[in-house]
Amino acid sequence: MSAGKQLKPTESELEILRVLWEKGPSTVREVHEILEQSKDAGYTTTLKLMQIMHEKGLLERDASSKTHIYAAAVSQENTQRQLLDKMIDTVFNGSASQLVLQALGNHKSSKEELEKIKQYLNEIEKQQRK
Amino acid sequence: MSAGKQLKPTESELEILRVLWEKGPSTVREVHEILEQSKDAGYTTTLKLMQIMHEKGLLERDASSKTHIYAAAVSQENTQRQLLDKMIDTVFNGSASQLVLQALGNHKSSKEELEKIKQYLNEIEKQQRK
DNA sequence: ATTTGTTTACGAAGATATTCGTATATTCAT
DNA sequence: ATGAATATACGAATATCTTCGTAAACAAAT
Repeated sequence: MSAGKQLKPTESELEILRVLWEKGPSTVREVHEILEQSKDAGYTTTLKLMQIMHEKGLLERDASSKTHIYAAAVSQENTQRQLLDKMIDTVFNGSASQLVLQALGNHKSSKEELEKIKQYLNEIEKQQRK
Repeated sequence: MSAGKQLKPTESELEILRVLWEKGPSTVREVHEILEQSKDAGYTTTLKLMQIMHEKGLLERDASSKTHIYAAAVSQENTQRQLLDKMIDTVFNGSASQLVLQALGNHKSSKEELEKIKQYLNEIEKQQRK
């Protein structure tokens, strides 16, 4: 179970991961109070989800005190890459640049962000010339 | 039902849409024979899915002859944008450029594609300067 | 006309994801 | 110690997605 590949989180699981990535290790109640702001589900629903995620290996928990502390067991970056790769594959027919054009076209990006992307492109091209 | 917003296709539905986007209007059997190559499911499974998609408004069909002809009722571009927007929102905290950097970093893109992206960036910056 | 093959229609089983009610345990204040 | 508040554990109801078995409709060939 330890070396297994990371499995794709569901929608609800992703919401919980986002809270934990942002806030760091937290109790069920803390997570639930954040989620409540944008959706309505009972406390035990959040609890159950986090228990399942723990079984799946998506979360770690410290059960030494009565109130358990949960933390993300998968990194945000890995998860982003996993989901992005899948989308490129299944939605954009494997073409990352097609996805990039769509993404840039439909969202305002700050000048700094655009500049960063351009620098990055230059680096890639420099590498390719070798 | 006609003016309703496009709803998100499921995984299986997306597979069918991809075939129809590529091949154009097709019969269930034609779609099924493509799908068979990469997954194994019975014919009636494909049929049922396409019937459901028709109910949902994802597919149109011509039932004038015995063998019905199905066609995508949603465009590839709209669907890509819809799914991409959702991913930016839920996975990349609303930052399109963060997604772009990830996408460029983990996939080989051809020189022409990279050039196209750079030109696109320049256009965006030119517009912003105004 | 009967058989054979292909199609759609329908219903329901199976799988997975989401939700919550209820029971039990623990802590803390009184 | 007792009661109130809060936690976890567990099981099950609900919803959604996927799959397929079976029946009925239709067409073509014999």
